[in-house]
Amino acid sequence: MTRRLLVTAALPYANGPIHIGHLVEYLQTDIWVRFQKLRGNRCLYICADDTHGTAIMIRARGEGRSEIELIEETSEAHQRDFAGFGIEFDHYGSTNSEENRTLCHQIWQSLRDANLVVQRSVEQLYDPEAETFLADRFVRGTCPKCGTPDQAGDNCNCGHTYSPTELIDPVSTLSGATPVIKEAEHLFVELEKLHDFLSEWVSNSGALQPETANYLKGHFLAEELRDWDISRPAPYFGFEIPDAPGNYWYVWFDAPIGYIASTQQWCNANGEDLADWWKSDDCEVHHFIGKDITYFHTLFWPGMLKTAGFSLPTKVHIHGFLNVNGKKMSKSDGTFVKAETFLKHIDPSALRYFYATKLSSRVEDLDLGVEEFVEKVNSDLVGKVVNLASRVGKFASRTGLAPSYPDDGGLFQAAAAKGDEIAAAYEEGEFSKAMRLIMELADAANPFVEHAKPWEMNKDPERQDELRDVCTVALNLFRQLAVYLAPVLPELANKCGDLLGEPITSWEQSQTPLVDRGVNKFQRMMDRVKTEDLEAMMEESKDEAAQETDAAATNPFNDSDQPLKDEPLADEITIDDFMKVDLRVARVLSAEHVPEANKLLKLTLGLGGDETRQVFAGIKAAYDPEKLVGRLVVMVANLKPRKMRFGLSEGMVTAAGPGGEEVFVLGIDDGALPGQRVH
RNA sequence: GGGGCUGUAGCUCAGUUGGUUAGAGCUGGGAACUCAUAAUUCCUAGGUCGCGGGUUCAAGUCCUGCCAGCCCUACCA
Repeated sequence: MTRRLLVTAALPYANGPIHIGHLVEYLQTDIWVRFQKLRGNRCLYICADDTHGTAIMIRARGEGRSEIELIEETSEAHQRDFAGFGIEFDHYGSTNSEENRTLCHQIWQSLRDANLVVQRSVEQLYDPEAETFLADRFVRGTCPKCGTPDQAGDNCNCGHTYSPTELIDPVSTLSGATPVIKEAEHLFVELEKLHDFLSEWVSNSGALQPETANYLKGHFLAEELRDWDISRPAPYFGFEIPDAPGNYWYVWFDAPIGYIASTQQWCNANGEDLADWWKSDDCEVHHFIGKDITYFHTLFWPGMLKTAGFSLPTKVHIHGFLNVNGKKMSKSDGTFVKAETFLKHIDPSALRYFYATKLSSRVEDLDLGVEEFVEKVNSDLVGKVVNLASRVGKFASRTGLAPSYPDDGGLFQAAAAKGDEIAAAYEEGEFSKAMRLIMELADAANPFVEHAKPWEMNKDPERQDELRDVCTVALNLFRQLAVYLAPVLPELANKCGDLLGEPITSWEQSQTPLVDRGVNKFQRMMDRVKTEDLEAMMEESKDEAAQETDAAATNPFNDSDQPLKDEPLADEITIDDFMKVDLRVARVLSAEHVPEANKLLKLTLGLGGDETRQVFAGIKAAYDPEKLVGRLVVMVANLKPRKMRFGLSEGMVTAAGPGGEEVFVLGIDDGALPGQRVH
């Protein structure tokens, strides 16, 4: 029975080029879609550029042009890159389209009608790091009544209740940042009102991998769902909220709606009805995404769809990240490879196949080992699969295929019988299993040719019929492999079709051998991947990264806007406020690891003379304790001591950066003395 | 600290509801062949199935404890 499937891959952000990390997802999706089409299902592969948000706005301004110009250029580049890897969308749109605007309005109205939107302009603690308002339970601090530290946002063990804004020394439990009191008009979606529905959907719909369902149940659904801050004040590149002038939808509102809008555009162009794809029980909706955006696609998005009466995802396929040689992609290592750069050096089929051998239905990171890549592609594809055709190609173009399929010892039948199992593996997203099964077939096929010795037949005019039979078997076994591999290697399927004069269009072609026809002149189907090519590719990637760094260095005004975006400026203070903070130069007298803490170092800081302070600092990932000893740092010296699980912390070392390994402790120029105050 | 996943030959991985001498591919060693992109074929080497307990007639497979790695989450005053 023919199924109808609407498939999406996440919308790439229109702020940068596609790289090999992105390609995991678009290739995984492309393979799955091609498989569905090969099986005869009606399947649409929908994607679009995600074009809104502050980053696009800032970048366009920096480049002195309009956002529209920027996103159009990026869209072209993205589509060119995808096409280069054989990724075939049925439609590639943009979130900055009239169709999307209309759908946003429509879905917004549904949220309004369902009474899920609230406007708040309360004084509330706001976490500048996490960029979110903090509900009571996400703030802890010292009780204003009894002085007990580390109490909940709304009440203390002493029985006193209060508002979180009354807390002394409040801390965000989300980021650890000090919350600021902020007044703003924001619109919120009260997701909690959909809690029952979401719990039910997460647990029972079958749309999520078990590990994802568990994650959501444990982290979000176990407690009250936070309101979703869905508006951003001007200036913002996006869609203005119709009933809240001066406010724009947060990019994560209109981005997933882009899936529907892009489908709408396809429908318009093809005379189809959107409802058949997004509001029909007969149509499956499949999202492929990375693990980083799980939250948006499994809570907010189903909530929006449900409320607006669209189909819920049949399945959300979540994949992990790409590592290269066991490490995160890195610009300085040359492993941060752009799609465009890859294509200059290596056949995209190689990457398609390699990813296929690595992908499963689970949320696991996958590793591209350079050695493994070369070995696997060469030995599997060139040595086994292509070789099968190559070794009889020359003979076959002379003999053609036999009138009826000869005895092959049951090889073709056995491989045909494997079809269902291979198909099931594709269907479940277990591509690595599918590839393994297919290679088993290839391993069985080559010995047939070996033992038949067609080269001997070739020399004997009496044995030309035998030779033709061997060619018929070898080429049919090859074609069978080409059909099974067609979702992964469409180019190979095309070349096989050309060779035998019948294009590969259906999975069913793997079940019946081709006979009684000519064979075209054999043409080389795939080249071996050379380690030198990979090395050259990574060299070039390294150079590109270096050039970007140079460009940034020669242009001091080209600093990224990311840090400010991550942590917006705090509210204005007076000089008196500033003077309350006593910053002092201090020398690191000792530094040691705290065994139980993952991120903390225990420091003893000297302020001159015998004056010392013990301070815990979250810089373990970035600094070696030994190398800190003797250094001068700047500390907050009059901070109220704070009892931590590991001991008392009597101050704070100043540092910048987002955290982890990216932490940079403030130093001071030579000449400063421990104990001196920073004014 | 909490949650999850993984740990099987040098490498990448299979091992179905527990059942005879634990498998494949690649790599290594030896040989054959020459149709093929130094491809292929045959033979061969190589594993206390992370470690320790337990259940069982029988455990890589189930239970439990520990160890290691990865991911998520928290601490980062």
